[in-house]
Amino acid sequence: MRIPIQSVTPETGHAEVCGFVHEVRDLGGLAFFLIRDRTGILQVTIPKKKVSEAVIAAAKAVSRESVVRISGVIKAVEKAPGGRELIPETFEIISLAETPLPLDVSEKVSVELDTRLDGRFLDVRRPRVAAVFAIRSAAMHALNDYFHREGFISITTPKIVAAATEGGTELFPIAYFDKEAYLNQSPQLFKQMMMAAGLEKVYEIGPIFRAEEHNTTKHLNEATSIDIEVSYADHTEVMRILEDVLVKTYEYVDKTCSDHLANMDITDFAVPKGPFPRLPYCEAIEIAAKKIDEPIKFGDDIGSAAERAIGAEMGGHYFIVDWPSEIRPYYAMPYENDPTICKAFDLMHPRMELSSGAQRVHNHDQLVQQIAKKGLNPESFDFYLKPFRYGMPPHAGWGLGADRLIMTMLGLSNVREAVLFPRDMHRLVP
RNA sequence: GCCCAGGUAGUGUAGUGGCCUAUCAUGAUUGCCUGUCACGCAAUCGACUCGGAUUCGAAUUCCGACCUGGGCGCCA
Repeated sequence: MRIPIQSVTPETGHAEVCGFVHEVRDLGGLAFFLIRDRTGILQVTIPKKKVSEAVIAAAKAVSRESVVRISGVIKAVEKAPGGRELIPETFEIISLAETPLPLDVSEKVSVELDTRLDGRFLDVRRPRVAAVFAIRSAAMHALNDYFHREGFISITTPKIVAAATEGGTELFPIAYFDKEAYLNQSPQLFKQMMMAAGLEKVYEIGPIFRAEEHNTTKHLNEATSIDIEVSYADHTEVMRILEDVLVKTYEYVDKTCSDHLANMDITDFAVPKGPFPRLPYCEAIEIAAKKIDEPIKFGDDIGSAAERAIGAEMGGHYFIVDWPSEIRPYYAMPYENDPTICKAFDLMHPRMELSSGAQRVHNHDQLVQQIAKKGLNPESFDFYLKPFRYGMPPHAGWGLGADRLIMTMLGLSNVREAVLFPRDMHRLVP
């Protein structure tokens, strides 16, 4: 019976382990093989005079990163890594790895991201890379767990949609039998319809697709979005939920992922402290105007340089609130006393935007007006507007970028590092 | 889409007109070595993205294509 390498201790006695050949050091009469599985690394020591011919033959034939099954006696040896080593009785090569390898798993020489992504399966064999995805998994678990505890209903909305109803971003057209269809840019309209369905609190973690021809370290053409929508809530209530779930996700990673963080050499993992500052848009552009050369006025988008300047000033996570209505989508609720600004917000990390959300317009006629004001045709929104005519609770929600969450949490320099198989302008394979 | 920087052994690099039969590390192959842990030692192998131009001579200069990295724009 195979046992995980982590559970091999000096007291184990007899053990069978399976894994990849991490490194080979042949000293002549004595050879050391490091065997690696997901849980750790075990030294297999072969004193050539004391093991069978079959073991020696296999040890000679095997190459680095081959898959092997080895069984034998565990000896407590102080000078061995982990204080124990395995003396093999059997040494089976299950799957021989070709040589040379497309990239160095043992990290003796550095590898460029492009090469890593081309050989992603080998890249992920490196403990520091596997750690990213173990932590991502833990973070996703914490998010799901939070939403279930708080009474959210998990939903799945279509990724194939009929029309580019939301405006803004470019969509990927696809062939759908004899019809024109698109990959969905966001679950926005569907999660709002679920408020009319009476589900009250919903969330979805799923893919979104954007056909923007951007080429940056923080954009992807296929991303994972964490979306919620809550009935009878306003923007302040969903902001509270957002900072709460973010802090709890960090706490869970901090509590359960110490080994993975150590594998990534992260020694200063810090759980952010809520509540996060609420910075009105007007004040945000004032900070930016003082620090950067480009002029910035009410109604302008906050560009990358401004974003970084404000982030440096704020130091940690913060919200930008009270955005100009003209630069937010039609479904954002304007303030009653000043409709030039609206109940929309962005959650910012000092490095970039993580999330945006708002209280939504729930009145049908107001929504039709706002759609028209944005230069869009309300008639093409019929499937979306219909639920607003039969009783729509007031509601609010947000969408949070999962990939950027992991990127900023772990200090990754490129969002592609947080995604197993990233899709960008140039990469469609693997 | 625009701007900038690049493309040299499997991997990461040095080399800016002749000193290049192209550097170093890692790797691969073979041999030696009984406590390695970036093992050591010896030998061997392996590369100038593609096409055109300039030149007596091009990895190096120029033009085009393709590819990569970064920045910007765009991105409810």
